[in-house]
Amino acid sequence: MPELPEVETVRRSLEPLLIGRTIMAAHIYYGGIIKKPSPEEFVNDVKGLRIEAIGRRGKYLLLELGGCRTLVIHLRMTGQLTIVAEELPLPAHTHLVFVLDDGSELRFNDVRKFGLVYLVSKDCLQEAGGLYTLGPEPLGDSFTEEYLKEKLLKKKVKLKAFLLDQTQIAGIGNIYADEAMFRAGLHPERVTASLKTAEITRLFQAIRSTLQEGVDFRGTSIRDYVDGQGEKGGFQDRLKVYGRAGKTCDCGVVLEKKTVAGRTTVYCPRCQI
DNA sequence: CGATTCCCCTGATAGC
DNA sequence: TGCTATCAGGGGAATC
Repeated sequence: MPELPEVETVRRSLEPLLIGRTIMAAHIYYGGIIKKPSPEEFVNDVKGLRIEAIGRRGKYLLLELGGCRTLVIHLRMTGQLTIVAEELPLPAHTHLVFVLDDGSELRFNDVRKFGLVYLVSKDCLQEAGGLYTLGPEPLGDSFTEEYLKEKLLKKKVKLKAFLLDQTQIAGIGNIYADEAMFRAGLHPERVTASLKTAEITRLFQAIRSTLQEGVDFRGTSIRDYVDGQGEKGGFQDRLKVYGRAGKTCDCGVVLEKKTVAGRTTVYCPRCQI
């Protein structure tokens, strides 16, 4: 479940190996993940372009190519983007391969086929799905406590739903939403407009610290997640609630599981009020 | 406006 | 042993 910390870790791990490489060819094995343009145009258009930079916005990876083109990639749940030597065999579920000019390949592997790939002009990023409507980067300067407070108070949704809404804040998914709410001591079903100033301050700090630690520990590897060089992350050992339903909280109480906003949610009924 | 459901897909797991 | 039902989950769309 690549969320902001995982996608950022992929970005950083790919960067030194990809910058300056030229895409010699692209091979599509499952066209369903290519959303724009058609598979034929995609293969034709991407050929010969140089990879100039790798950025990230929320959970989207942005490969800036020559010719003012941008390759927009979303890993969704089980997507993996890795660089390997071209002679290594293709594993199952490899849907897209970019042959590079140094004997390596950039491969997109995705068991569930939920991943998304767009090739668009640099000045037409709005053509790439939800990329255009993303809220601010939670680890960036535009995400402030004032912004968070304003958005929370004007809505009456459950806190969990708010945190998962990519148009409010970019990059938070199920893992980091649950962990941030635990750190803030807030119940996932709290109505956003009811939050007090002190609670919002705690939430703001919790969102920042949880995501920053996620990045520092190179992401959470529960099942499929690996970085661009196939390495697992380390944050899974630091999870306090996610995936721990039925186990005990540090306070001694058993952690509960409940579906909130359509997602499995784990929380401590004592620590999170 | 907000909540819920469906859908895309396949592997793991539980139940029979 | 082998089958089938269920679940997980990002996020957009449709529905209530």
